[in-house]
Amino acid sequence: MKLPVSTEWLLHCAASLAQLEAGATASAAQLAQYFDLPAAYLAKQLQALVKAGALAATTGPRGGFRLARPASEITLLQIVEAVDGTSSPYECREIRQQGRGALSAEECQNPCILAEKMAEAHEAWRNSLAATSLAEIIAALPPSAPPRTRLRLTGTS
Amino acid sequence: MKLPVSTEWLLHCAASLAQLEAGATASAAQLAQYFDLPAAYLAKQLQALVKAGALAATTGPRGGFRLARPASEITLLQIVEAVDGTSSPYECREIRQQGRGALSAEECQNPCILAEKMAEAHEAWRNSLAATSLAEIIAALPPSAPPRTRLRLTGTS
DNA sequence: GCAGACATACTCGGATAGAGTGTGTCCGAGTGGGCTTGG
DNA sequence: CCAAGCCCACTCGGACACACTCTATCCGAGTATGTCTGC
Repeated sequence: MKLPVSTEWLLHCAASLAQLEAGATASAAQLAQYFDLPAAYLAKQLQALVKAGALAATTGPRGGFRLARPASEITLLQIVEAVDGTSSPYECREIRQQGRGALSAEECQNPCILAEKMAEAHEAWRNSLAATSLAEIIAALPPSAPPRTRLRLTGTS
Repeated sequence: MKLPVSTEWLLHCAASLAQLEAGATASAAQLAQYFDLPAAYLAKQLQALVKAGALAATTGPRGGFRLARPASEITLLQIVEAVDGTSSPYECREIRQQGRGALSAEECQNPCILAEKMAEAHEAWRNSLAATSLAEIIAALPPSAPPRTRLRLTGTS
């Protein structure tokens, strides 16, 4: 079970975008320079966040990415699931219905207990991530961070 | 983020072994037939559970696998981590220290908030899985299940 | 001085190659049981 | 009839190919800007 490396990239990118002034944008190239990441691949992953509705992209000069919604309404879960998908890491393939010990269809009307327990664990993980928004992440940073980020990321204080 | 397919296999195998009488064993070939799985690969994965201390293996005729400890002391977490490893799915590579926006070493003495939040979510997942033991899984099955499993798995009622 | 049209440079978006991990398979070492044989 | 020794079949354990996803890269379509020209 392993999350893509780009998960960390996008979490940090989203947190940085949340520190910009309302309406301001940062391009994929700027974000890549800010974290020393491969620009082309980062741009591809940022598209995933756009499709998920977390970011908005504008093309053309002075364009780039910005948050599509207030930072308080974007949770860590939305970002993570935009990158990695929403499917559960445990996929029940109903092996209890196969082989010599196969159970009849009647006995399988109630779902497999093991699958239920794994789903519960996944829900606990999701709830934990959904409990934190980008706004809370920003609030935990020192007050000097946002101006510094704006300066080094976009060049405008 | 995806768990190996063998995770489901080993959860069901462990649950089946827990239904055997104390001291009884089932071979990898029997378990593979019982669930219609590739025997060789299943055997390889069962070794992981032996190394993790969840199962015990005996060689030679009439040998096979059995639980290494009482079913009440084997949690789902131990099985899952034996297959997939204990490392967190989110690996913080400290990109905040790289690139144009690199923070100084002093500012990074306290760990990255994003990494902390991701670690919290992973702990929530682990706690959820650690809360359920194999004994509780067996207890949730209908009373007719254990004899049936013993019969179809090992041939002995 | 002003408005409109144009060329431009910058942006995102999708389609295309390469590496690492999980998946599947095979064969060899070790061991307990069952048979044979001798007493 | 009993016991000891031997052979064997069955078990696990580790070493070897294949496939799929993540990683990385490139080039093309589209657009807001800035400039130039004509009125």
